[in-house]
Amino acid sequence: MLTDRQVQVLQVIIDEFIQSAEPIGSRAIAKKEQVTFSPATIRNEMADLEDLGFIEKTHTSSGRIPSERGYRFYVDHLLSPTRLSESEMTIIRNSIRKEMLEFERVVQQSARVLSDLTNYTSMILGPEVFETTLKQIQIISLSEYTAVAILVTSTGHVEHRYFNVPASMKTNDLEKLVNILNDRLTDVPIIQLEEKLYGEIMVLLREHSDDYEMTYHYLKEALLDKQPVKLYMDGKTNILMQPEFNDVQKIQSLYTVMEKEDEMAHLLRTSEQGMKVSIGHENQLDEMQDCSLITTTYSLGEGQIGTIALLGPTRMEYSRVITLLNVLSKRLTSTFHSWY
Amino acid sequence: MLTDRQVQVLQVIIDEFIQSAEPIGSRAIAKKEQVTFSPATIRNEMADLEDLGFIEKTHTSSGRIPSERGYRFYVDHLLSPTRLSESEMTIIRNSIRKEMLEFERVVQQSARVLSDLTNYTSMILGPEVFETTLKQIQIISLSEYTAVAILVTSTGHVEHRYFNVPASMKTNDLEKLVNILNDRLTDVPIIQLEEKLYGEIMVLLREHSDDYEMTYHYLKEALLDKQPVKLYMDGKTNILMQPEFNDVQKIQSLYTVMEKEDEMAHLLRTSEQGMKVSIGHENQLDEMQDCSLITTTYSLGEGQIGTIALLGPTRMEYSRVITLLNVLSKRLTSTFHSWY
DNA sequence: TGTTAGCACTCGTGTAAAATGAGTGCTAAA
DNA sequence: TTTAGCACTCATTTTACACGAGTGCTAACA
Repeated sequence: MLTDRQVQVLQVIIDEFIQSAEPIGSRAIAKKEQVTFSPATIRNEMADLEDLGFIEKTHTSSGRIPSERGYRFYVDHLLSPTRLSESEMTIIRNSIRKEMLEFERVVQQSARVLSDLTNYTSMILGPEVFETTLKQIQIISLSEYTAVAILVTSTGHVEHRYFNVPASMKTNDLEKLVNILNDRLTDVPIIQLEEKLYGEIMVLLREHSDDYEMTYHYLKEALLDKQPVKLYMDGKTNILMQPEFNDVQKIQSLYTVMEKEDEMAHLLRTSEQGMKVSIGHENQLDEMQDCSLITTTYSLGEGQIGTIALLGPTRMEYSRVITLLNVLSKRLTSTFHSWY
Repeated sequence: MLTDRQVQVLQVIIDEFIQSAEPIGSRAIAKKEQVTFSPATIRNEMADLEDLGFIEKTHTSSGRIPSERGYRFYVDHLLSPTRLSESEMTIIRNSIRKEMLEFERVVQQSARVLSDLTNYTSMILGPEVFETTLKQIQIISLSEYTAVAILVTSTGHVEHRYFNVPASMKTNDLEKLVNILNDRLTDVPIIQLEEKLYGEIMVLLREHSDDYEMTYHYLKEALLDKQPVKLYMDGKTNILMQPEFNDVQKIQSLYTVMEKEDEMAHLLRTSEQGMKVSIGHENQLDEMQDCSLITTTYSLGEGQIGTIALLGPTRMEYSRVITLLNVLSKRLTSTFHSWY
């Protein structure tokens, strides 16, 4: 277990390093007013902290920097609850307003605010469709062979998919089809669509359509082709301002993995609610081992949850970032809940 | 005017430099088999070419690199029409297939192919809505106070906008409204929507709705709020592989401007059809003065044109890139035309 | 008169040695 | 237990020097 003094030294080292990105020496620590003992004493404590794995040296005679274990301890035990400044709160209030009606815009704004206020890269993941039900289907024929199906869910989410129409199908048939679909599929949970489609619709189709096999085939493609959940990112360039990324190699490998939207989305997707901090090598992706990823969830009601996240160097302003994410998560949740 | 020999030397210098990114010396040029004269002669020619501003030195005793003027001459006069290799054509054919029905997917694939085949950054701009007409409007009420309007254009493009519904408006009224709108607005060019809305609809609204002022207001917002044209980019990290971008400063300034989607879109937006090459300082944006931007247009029929572009270092494989863009432009155009 | 060989000169690059200084670990005294 | 003192380490910066690719110029050559 760490002594109080060790904790104090560790705290100063991490706080300073987060601020300066440079190794901290014993003299610098001794200068801090909260610290009452001499550099020599501090050196002894630092040697112990290093043995315990909380800090490390960059070379034999350098000052110390926090190790990942040090950050972990810091995040777990040393974070004092921070409050956002009034001006920050104002920025948040002004940019995410309840009057906004579009999910997309709210989320984009939030990502913008997050990255602007932190100078890290922000990511927001939309919800996985769990219990949303289908509210309405429209099919609009575009040409003789193509049509577009428009789906509206109970949460107001709109999607459209293009599909081929069997040659045998007339406008008339299409209308019938839409009626059948709306009749049978309204208020059906999205997840059960396939089942319903196969069970009930198939039977009805057989009665009404000349070419039910093809119709079913195309319809299935249109309705069930799950599009990947969209990931909103902002402030991708912020990470370039961090001194730890003055190496083109690093930038390249990190950016390459960040461009893979599905991989990122998968990283953020979580079933558990609440905040999660991944420091350095705790991250699954090799390319992120110099980074920390902090995620938390927001709720859209009806059991749908999404994720907001910030990606920065391991030397992150954990305290501020965590409160900021908490505030934003609450705000998003309350905005979305007010919609339904 | 340049002598044949000067042109030949210039051509070798640019070809070699595009390939190696290193200054070319007189000896290296003399080694090329097409070149029959000695290094000393070449040095004389190079001195002249430098006086004329086509090439420059990086320092007093270095080999020569092309100047922007040199590239300009190269692009204007020295490009020999290239053919794509069979494997490249196969890749293009396989990734952009006529059976694809979604604009978005076709365009995304094209951007991917472009950046993959060139190792530069590709951008594709969707069409500005010119003569598209409205095909159908649907309004679906989401809650007591909100609804979503879904617009389908003659080209099959689907858009949806959320809007507030006046408290006085009942579901019944909403249906009437949709009928009126469909009746009056179908086949109306998007551009004339506002006019029509103000002229005819307003009058009808007054008869049918208790709260026509509010309805008109909200409706206008929903229908006329033009969303910016989407810009599809791919291969943003490719530029990091170019040796001219081994400087974090440069990367940062370029990436920062690339993140501004509207600025990029504005840069690509053009009224003229055909290919355009902007070399270095010919670019409007300061951040792009080490880059070349090559754009060309594609057509969607009905007077709509979009833009495809490639962004790379000034030391670009102009010849290959230009043929590639031409091929892709044709393919996109023919794909889209086959839809209508 | 155009072309080429020869040569002195320039300047970026790479390497090695020396100087600097921030910071440490250890010892011994307080 | 704490601290002052000191030798030691090592990244960084500076300086010097050698190397070599490439040039410009001059003079000789075809």
